[in-house]
Amino acid sequence: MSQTVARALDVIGFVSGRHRSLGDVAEHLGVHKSTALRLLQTLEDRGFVRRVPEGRYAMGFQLIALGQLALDQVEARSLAHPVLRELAGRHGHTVHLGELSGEHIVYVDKVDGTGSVAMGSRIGLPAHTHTAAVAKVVVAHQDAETRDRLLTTATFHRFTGTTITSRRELERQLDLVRHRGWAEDDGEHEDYINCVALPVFDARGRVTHGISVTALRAVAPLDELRRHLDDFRAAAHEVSRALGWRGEGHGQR
Amino acid sequence: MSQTVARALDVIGFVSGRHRSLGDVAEHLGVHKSTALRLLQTLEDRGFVRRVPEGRYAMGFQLIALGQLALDQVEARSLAHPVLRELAGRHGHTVHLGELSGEHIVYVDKVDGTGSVAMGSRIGLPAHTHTAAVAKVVVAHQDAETRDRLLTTATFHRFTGTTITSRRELERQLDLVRHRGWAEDDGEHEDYINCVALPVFDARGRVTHGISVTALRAVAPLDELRRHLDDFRAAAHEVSRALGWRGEGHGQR
DNA sequence: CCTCCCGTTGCACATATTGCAATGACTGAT
DNA sequence: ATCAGTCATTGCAATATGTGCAACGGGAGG
Repeated sequence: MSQTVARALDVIGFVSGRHRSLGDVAEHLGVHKSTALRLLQTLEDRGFVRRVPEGRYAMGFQLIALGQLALDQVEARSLAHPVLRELAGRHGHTVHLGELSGEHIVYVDKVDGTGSVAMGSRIGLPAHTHTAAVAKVVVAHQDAETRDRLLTTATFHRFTGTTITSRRELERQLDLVRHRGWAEDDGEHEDYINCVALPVFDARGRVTHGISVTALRAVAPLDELRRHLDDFRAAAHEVSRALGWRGEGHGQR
Repeated sequence: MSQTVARALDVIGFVSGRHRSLGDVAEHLGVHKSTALRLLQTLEDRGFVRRVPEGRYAMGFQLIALGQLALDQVEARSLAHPVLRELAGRHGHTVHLGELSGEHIVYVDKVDGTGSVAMGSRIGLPAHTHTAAVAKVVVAHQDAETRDRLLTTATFHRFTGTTITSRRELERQLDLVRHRGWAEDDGEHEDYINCVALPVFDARGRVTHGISVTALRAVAPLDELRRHLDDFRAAAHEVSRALGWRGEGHGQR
């Protein structure tokens, strides 16, 4: 691991909050101002930070360009997007695509619903392993070793009265998800939002992605979402086929 | 400048092309594989690169999240966006917002036209100083020192028969732009695309942004775009007012 | 089964990073 | 207009970190 590189990347994150002075950055990193300045000079030279007129540091435009290239590199996203758009259009709810990467399930696509309230989830960020339906459906369909690794990132932080706060309970839930074939978020992160998620299979029958349908409880409570599970599952299968899946019974555990 | 940080950032750019092996990265950087591995480990740890199943390295999801935060930090973009959307809707053409940053004018917003052909410009990337109308309009409205600095990044690469390929000619064009108040791209980058751009003023009457309207020549030749200059100028003034401009005659050169 | 290549790690050493002192510029107060 | 304080910046010596090398394990292909 490279300490100097880690510091520089830390700076990028630090200026993402709001514009920062050289002194702010030095203080944040715990280094001398001359050290912080050299890191900033390199980041600025490569476009990862920029200087705004009053001299403080902001996020650089190269991040915008790289962010879009990173999105383009997510193959599943472009294959799935038409299906997500259609599903969101048909039901009026927000639809997400999550992808298993490392120890997290990351939102890689999101199509907003037709309502005026936008969901707070962000593409590029990981979903909460213990609350997000899209994360639970992917974790539930992993082998024991992978499931174990993914659960180590779960914080079990309580957000609402229905948040799962123990590993034992989460594992019981995951077994249930595995058997019935879909996951739910019953107001576990925000108590006015619920959600169902379906697994997406790849060419080898593995689950590396999930699709979720999210709605305000006031607009569509969980029972209402459950009523459309067949349609959601069909959409998830359509995405699965786009990823090379050949249907149930082929190489599926 | 930090050599180690520069290398790490170089790696990010390198994997943005396509997925790369450890050996590829080491060769690209000209370092030992163990050195490349440590850089990659740090980048992976912070989410700037990720490992795909066959072991190669791809862009990390953190770049997606940071790219969106970087967009959010561009204040002018959110202020201007409604005006750009309306202008694109009214005319059916692609509209860009460019911002002066360092030695470049960078695309910070883009609203696609109604046609089925999408323009290749990318948010976060700099516009070509010698061909892009949005760049020329901003450069034309700078003081001599700033203009000189901006022109040092011009490559004068010939793209088409109408590309400006000398600094002397570009400066003549910029003087013309300064006097008549708008810039044009007469098929200078792609011979089937043309474009006009108007200056956007800030609270002190300076031009740090530009708005451009771009169309396929077959759909709307330059004469057609010129016919709507009053409307385009009104939109640019609307964005200017959103940025604090108080109209002609106030602190304007 | 063997060979080759890839990814990885521990360690000694070379070098790049670091902090310090000094400097210049800018801002605010008098 | 001047002075004091703060911020950003640079040159340089010291040192902490990054680097390459050797060795190793695993996997793939012949």
